[in-house]
Amino acid sequence: MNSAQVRKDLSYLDPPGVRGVGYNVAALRELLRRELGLTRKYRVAIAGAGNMGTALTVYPGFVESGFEIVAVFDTDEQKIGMDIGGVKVASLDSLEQLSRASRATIGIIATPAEAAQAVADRFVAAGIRSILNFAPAVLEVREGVKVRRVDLTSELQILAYHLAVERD
Amino acid sequence: MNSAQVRKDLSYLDPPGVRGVGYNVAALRELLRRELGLTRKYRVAIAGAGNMGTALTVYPGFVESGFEIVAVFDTDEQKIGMDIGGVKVASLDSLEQLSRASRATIGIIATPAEAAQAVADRFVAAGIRSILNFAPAVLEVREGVKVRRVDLTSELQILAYHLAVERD
DNA sequence: TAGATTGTTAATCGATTAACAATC
DNA sequence: TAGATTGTTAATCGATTAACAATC
Repeated sequence: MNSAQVRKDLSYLDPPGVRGVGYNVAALRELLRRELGLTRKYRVAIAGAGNMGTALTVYPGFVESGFEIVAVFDTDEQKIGMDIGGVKVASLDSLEQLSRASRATIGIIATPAEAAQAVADRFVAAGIRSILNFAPAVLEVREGVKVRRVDLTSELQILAYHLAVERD
Repeated sequence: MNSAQVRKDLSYLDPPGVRGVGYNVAALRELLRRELGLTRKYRVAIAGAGNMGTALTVYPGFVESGFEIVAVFDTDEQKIGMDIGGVKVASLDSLEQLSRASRATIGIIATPAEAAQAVADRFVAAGIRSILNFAPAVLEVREGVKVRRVDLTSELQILAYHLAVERD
């Protein structure tokens, strides 16, 4: 990536630059944050309070970046009512109701693969249009709903590929 | 992606195709698996036995894809000796020794951000050349070492971007 | 031969980069 | 004016795709 590329990309946003002088860095930073949608707060609901769901709930990076975990769901009676990083685990039965009530706009799926599609359907029914899926499953959702999959196996396979290439 | 793209890509691998007939699917599948380095087993060491490290250790997708967790490390005396999915948690002090002894080739960092760089250095010292980093930290490693970062915050930010775009 | 499908060439498309005019 | 740096145009580069020859 060179300076021409940077200038070209920035030029689409009508950046706060002055020829011969430079960019106003603070203003540029704010422009980019605004343009990338990072100036707002987002409320996140997490399905699954296992190790992965718990790790995500207490992940410090989320809060720092304006993401607030507003609900955590699980089916395990033992876990319901437990406090995880300040959030009380709720029954999966209350997913639609509580997701709506807490005005979550992003749903995270940290359930076993078998439950992932049903949870996705319920998130969508609750009005959620952005889903982050950690379960090793490919989800079908209707148009207008955005799903991102964090595919842990693929990550390792990419590293394995590089090891294989090195060896040859 | 269209058929021309697929044929073009496959053509680099001298695929088992016959004009007018088609590809030998089983042979093609094996060619791709071999070419992608997916036919070998890989031994993986995990640093950090918190929620994330535990989730990764018991993640069913890894075993299915030929990745074997051979060591898990933590600093917490309470955790050392504990069994997680058939692996005994070892002291972080033994990282180099045990990583070598277990012939791990991939290291996963699931520690707090503060510890990540030191752990990476020690994985490299133990001969590991591929690292998957879940800590919210950018790692410096010498040439020849491959680091992939799973950036959970970025994943949410990408979803947030799409929400922002929809709204406009 | 007619129909099908791969492998490859050439055309097209889009993204990157070099160059430079427009400024301060 | 000389030096610096942005914004934009045009050239270059590389990737995708259309087209078709080579087969079975």
